[in-house]
Amino acid sequence: MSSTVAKALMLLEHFSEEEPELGLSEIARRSGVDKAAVHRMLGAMAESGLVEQQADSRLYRLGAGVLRLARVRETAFPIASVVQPILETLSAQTGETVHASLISGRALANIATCESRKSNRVSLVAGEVLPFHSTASGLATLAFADESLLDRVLAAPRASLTPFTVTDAETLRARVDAVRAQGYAESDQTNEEEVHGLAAPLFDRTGKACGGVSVSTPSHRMSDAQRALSIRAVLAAAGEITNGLGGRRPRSYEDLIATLVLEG
Amino acid sequence: MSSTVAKALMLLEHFSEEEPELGLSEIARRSGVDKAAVHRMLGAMAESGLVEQQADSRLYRLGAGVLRLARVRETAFPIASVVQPILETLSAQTGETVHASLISGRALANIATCESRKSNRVSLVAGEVLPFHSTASGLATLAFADESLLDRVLAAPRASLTPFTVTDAETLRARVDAVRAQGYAESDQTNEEEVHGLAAPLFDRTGKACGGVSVSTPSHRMSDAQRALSIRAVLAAAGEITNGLGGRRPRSYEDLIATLVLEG
DNA sequence: TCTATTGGTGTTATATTATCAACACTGGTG
DNA sequence: CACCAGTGTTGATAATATAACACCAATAGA
Repeated sequence: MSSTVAKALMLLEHFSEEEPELGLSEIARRSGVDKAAVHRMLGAMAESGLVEQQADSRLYRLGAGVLRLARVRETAFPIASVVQPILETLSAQTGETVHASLISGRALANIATCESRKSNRVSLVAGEVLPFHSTASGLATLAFADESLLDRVLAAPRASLTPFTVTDAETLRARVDAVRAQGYAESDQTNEEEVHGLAAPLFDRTGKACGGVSVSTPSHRMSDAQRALSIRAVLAAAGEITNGLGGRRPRSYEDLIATLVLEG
Repeated sequence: MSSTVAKALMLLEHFSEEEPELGLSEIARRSGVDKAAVHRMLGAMAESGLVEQQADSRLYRLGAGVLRLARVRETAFPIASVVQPILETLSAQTGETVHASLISGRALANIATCESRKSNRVSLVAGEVLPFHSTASGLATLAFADESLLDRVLAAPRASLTPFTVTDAETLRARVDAVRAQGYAESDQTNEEEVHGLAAPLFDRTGKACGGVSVSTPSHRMSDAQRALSIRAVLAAAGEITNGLGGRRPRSYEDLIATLVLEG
């Protein structure tokens, strides 16, 4: 919680697709950390190549070290390469923007996306950090992951991102229970206005959820037919990805969604 | 130097393509850090998803967070995607294994490779950290990067990796001077036995070197003809990559290699 | 059973870090 | 031109997180 390395790594969260370069003061302002502290932390991370500082503008950005680390991880445990083609199929089937994310510490990391080709579509920020409590992927993951994860999420503060965001612990627990009984998660405008999410969990080889795959639809376009189609497609895609990364669905989950597909 | 975040990030260096999962004691042993400290550091890094711990085996590995960070960096500053096709051409032209690397803190990070199709070839470890002083890419980078980089490298201790590795500061500085006068770097068995390296610098938009591209040939196969061919090819490839990532070669360097190509 | 690992946990002196202030520098504005 | 608001950076000190040590529980092998 109050460890310096955790605080330092928090700073990395502020770099995004839209703002890949940030100044020292800017980072300090957003993170609420003292300028001097930020300066030293960034300096330390620069030593390892995790960030790098532009020589002229003095702006900081993510460094070449993160590419190296990603290569090590990806060659040892290929997932992005496995997930991408499946997402493309899912996007084609549903006609909407889809993405896959994995548990990454106290949040979900968006690791692969495929955007809809429609002009009116949900656009995702690549490499975004997604909260568990406000996203369909997050609920799907929480419902089937190790129970300690839910406890940790409920213990931490939860931001209210839209008027529909559920932040109350008890309500959230009930929603997670519902997802667990249902086999998939549905959330409307809880993370972003006008965005509807439909997600299924991904399982690791121990049979615990390690992430989720999700279909993001503009809320106004969501219909019963689209819902039925998307649920079926996202469950199938999640199954393929689970297999592709060497995981396995627990028997109970297989049974749950089998009845669900028959009913649907 | 003695900051805790730097120490924590050092731990990440021990994960490699061959050993993607490591135990707590193992990491402590290799890094020379106390077990308790390693435990705390890994815990802190796990909060951000930089590493993750297998629930059953308790082994640690690089987490999904590094994939997310790499995506942010790569969508903002695409390099891997730019570099890869050029490397494939270079590998086809030279018939050997090639790779590109960027400055990453106090070392060079291998960010893209293309292996030769010959049965007898140099095989590179994906995402390896390459020392500046013992690799052709390192010398090429040092020769044309900001001078402060060379000073930092000379100030730090340098490992002797083969009987041919140059570790002495004065000799190394002379070698870097030679590379600067020559326009490219050549090194035989200084980083690994029986491996010959030939590298050209990559430049950022300020005209300083930010990395290198290199051809790795089995030493016994190296000939004058192969050398001439590889030098021409690697210089051309480095130029393409430099342009591709928005950099520019200084005028002086353009002139230098122009005469070189004419002579060759 | 006995031994040698493993991962993980306390506790306290110590060393690092947080905080605040001031610094030099830049670019824009009156 | 002086001014101002902004930047990145560097010291000083007080506060505190850390390092180091021994220790524990659990596992695996002989």
